[in-house]
Amino acid sequence: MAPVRRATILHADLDAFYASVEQLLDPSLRGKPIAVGPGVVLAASYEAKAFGITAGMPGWRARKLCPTIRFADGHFREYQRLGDEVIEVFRDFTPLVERISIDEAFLDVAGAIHLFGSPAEIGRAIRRRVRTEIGLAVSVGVAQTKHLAKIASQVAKPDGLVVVHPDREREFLNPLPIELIWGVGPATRALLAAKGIHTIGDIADVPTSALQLVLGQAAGSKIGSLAANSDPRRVETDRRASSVGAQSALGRQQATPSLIRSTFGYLADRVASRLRDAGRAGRTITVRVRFTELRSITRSATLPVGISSTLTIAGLATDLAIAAVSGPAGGREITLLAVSVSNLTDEPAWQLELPLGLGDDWRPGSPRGAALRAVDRSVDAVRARFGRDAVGYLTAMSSAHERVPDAFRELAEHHDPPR
DNA sequence: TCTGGGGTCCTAGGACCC
DNA sequence: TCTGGGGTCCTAGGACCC
Repeated sequence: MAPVRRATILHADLDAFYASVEQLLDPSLRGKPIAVGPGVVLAASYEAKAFGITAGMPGWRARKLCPTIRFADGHFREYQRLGDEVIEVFRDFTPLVERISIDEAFLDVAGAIHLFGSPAEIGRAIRRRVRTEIGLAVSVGVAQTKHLAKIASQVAKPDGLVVVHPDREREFLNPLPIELIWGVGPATRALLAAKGIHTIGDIADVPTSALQLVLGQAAGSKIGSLAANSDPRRVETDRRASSVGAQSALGRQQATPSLIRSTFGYLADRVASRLRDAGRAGRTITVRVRFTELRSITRSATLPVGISSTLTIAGLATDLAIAAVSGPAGGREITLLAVSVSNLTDEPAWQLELPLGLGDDWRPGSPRGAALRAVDRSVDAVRARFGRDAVGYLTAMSSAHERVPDAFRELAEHHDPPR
């Protein structure tokens, strides 16, 4: 693949997105330190970030750092709506838009230059339109590769535009801290710091083979390729989800079979109906059990066929989790249960659908598969007409899964909708 | 007195096959 | 008379991202 010596990849990233929307919706919040919360800081305004408040921080700590901080309730449907509108602005400039989350996307504008001007001019036009038409600040990075464009947009924040010319890349990268590299978090940063590596420029002195010894093969060559500026990834417009999952925080509770059964009844309902909506099924089911002190274990099973039946997923998840907590881990308190379905296939193998348990006889063509399909179809049909809450599965209808607003769950589900 | 929910990708070891 | 090498798939755990 011959390198194209032209910076035509844009990375556009909305600034402090959730918090900025809150300030947009409620003018009394503008210019003030606010967070979307309250239990956990989902997003912080720039005024709050100045106090050292970051996303993911516990609410009590944020209040300690900034006693006057105001917490806003999340308006999740508004986030989705405004995020969609911004993406539509991007699409006015090029069809080559790869949305990677609710508030950021890559654009390849190589084919748009003759219509709209240079990539830098397109970046400026995008920023202007998002500001005037929607009322939000979006930062834009322009470079030759996706990786570099993403770094540039980080440097551009807040509310800026940074263009990295192909022959100035080293000069741009060298002084930057390594944690600006996508995929370098606290653990990798600590490993590299122990070797005296703090900036991206420091990496240039280290052979890729040595990086791979410290970080593993993939991470090492990824960082090495950044140094060598050979990032071949193209902007992809049709990315599909490769797994579908759901989780529920439980506080602290004894891991009783009935708690596990009812929680997975609820979670499997969410996962399975999303799979069926997308016309997909999955062969691997993975369960995660989190204990206190954030320690967690996972258990998984891979089946010969894909499944998407609510009761099958609920049954398998329950079996896996009960087995996982009844060994040496028995009797401990748990704080979270999660289930995810991966190894996705396009066609749900209805005629091969399984009975309920791992230990059961689940040869293809069982009459039970047909029965499960009929149950799901009925539930899906009623919900399509009367709404999600009109009907449910018995195990899913009990108890305390309401601590997190469903709107937030639905928002997360729409980040990267499977098609 | 360590918090929410939804994801992606990588690694190491083992089973199994040729 | 148990030894070589390569590949694929699966499981469990971990790092990281939004």
